[in-house]
Amino acid sequence: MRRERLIFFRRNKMEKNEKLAMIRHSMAHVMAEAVLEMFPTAQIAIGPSIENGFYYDFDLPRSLTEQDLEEITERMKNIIKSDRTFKRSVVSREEAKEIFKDQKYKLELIDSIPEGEEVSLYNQGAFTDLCRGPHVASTKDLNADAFKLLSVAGAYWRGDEKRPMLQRIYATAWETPKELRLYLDHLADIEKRDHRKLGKELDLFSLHEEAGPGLVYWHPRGARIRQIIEDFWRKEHYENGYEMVYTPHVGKSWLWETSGHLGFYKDSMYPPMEMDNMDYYTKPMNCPFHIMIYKNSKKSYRDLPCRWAELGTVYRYEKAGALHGLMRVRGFTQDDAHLFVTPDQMEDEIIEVLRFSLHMLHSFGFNEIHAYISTKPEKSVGDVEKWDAATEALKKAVEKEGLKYDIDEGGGAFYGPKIDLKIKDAIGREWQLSTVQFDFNLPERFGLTFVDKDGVEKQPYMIHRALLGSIERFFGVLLEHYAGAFPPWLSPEQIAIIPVAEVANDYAKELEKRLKKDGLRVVSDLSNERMNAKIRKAQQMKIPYMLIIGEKEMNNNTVSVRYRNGKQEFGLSYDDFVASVKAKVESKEQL
RNA sequence: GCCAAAGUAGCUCAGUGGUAGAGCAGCUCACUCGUAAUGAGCAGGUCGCGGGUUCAAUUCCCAUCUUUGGCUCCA
Repeated sequence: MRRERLIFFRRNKMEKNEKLAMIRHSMAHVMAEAVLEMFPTAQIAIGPSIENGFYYDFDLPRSLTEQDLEEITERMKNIIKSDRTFKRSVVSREEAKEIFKDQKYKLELIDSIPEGEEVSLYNQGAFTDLCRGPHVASTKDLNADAFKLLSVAGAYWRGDEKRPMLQRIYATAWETPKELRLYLDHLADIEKRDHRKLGKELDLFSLHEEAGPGLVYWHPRGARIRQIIEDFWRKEHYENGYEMVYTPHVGKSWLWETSGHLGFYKDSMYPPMEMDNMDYYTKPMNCPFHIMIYKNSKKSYRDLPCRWAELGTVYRYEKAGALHGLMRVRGFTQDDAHLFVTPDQMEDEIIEVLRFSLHMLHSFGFNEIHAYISTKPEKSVGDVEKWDAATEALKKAVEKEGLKYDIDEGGGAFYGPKIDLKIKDAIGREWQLSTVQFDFNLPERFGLTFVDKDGVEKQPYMIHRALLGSIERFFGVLLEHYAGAFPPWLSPEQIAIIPVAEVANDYAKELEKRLKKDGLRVVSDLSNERMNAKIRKAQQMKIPYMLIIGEKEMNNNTVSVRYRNGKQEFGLSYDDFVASVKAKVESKEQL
């Protein structure tokens, strides 16, 4: 019964998506018509429907402004209201070329339509577009109040940076104004959760253009959260069979020549520092360093698996336009580990890494997880058998954990297959965090070996893995996931003590001392402010517990608690309060 | 890197061809307060950096750095 309903619901959802795609694509045509009204010489490129809306690319005599978007919107509304039908017609290539003889991008598109496929046009009113369709029947199927032009952006023709830069207008479109409003609310929510904004408001971190873009400064409150994350991370790693290592931040070019990074990756590395006629590079990855440790002594099969973890800070020269808050930076700390394993151990190790990954992600409150397996690309190193065995191990592990997964055929790196895990955050956005990658390249290049039972030297499998990705990015994701209201175990300050008036200051200090001794993170606000102002401040810093204390609490030796969500409790004993906070911290639950 | 927009006090932002203004934050003083902002006063800026035009530039122009939105969605 339920199953049937589910299927029905799914079918409905699919139909809805198709309908929306039709609406959006039709809207794109309407927008193109409006733009052509304003700029008769405009060259039009393509205008597909996309997630949540549509866009259209134009080559225009001048750049668009905000005012232009308003005018285009008005013109679109008029077009929609004039009730034009979308008429489909099929023409020959020659006819199509004649119709679009002034539209160079369309001409190029016509030439790219495979032989044997028909060339169709859609026409509404004065506007005809080369288009595969489908479209709604008429503009009256579009709602003039259910779309919004969002932004203008540059976009290369066909996504190729060597081709002309076009102006792309992004828009969102829905069936009803209500759906539009919900979507706009969602966008506002995203803005409110923006980690760059929260980072400033909660005094967690900063970036300084004058000191180097894309490099992160962790403030005391942010550093505290980071330290909690790292402490937890280390403890879990020791418990799960890893050893910690530390490696240098720079290394001679020999390392990067051998690893191949200087060949493939040079543009993303910080330029070399010359010393004693030798080039040194800051590290863009930790792998070669861990390999040096491996190579330091002859390894027996008895030594494997080696599981070596490091919170390794690396530097990569990301393109200027790619930098984004904490999500894309130039210096970051990978929660890296490398596993050197025998072929026999590979499968169990992968299963274990995946299990461990999920455990870590769950601990931080991410419960919806999707796996993506990427397989062998055209160009690759390593034997086919190795690729097959490794890919099989990845699949087995994912299946064993009961994860939903997609396969990206040919999407692996040239050096090995991988699994990426993406989590869904509190408002449904996906973020890639964990990655587990085989590497058939580095063991070869560095000549890694181990002596097997039969006394023969063999090559170990090498696995790179990062569970959180980078600490910076992970922190950004966490911040947006919780909208800054961290669960007590991660809160930089768990408790704010707020005396009602100065008389309670001594009691506040005493409480602070006791709570700190009990292992909790506390601040007391002894400033000359009013109680209400102090509460407001603590509330804005999203501190989960506030202890409001005055004469009553002092005389009865109790505390009154105000929770971040506004709930209040009066006259709690100290011990009861501490026990309840500790229980929350222990369980890692949100308040 | 490319297209577009932006850069003014610690933060959020206003403003002008005649060298700047608000709110919050900060500091000082008074108030000693019971669950989201007590009041008054003070202080704070080479208007991103460099050049040009001008009697005069924060304002106009050029260059540069940085930030933001994009540059993956394929007729």
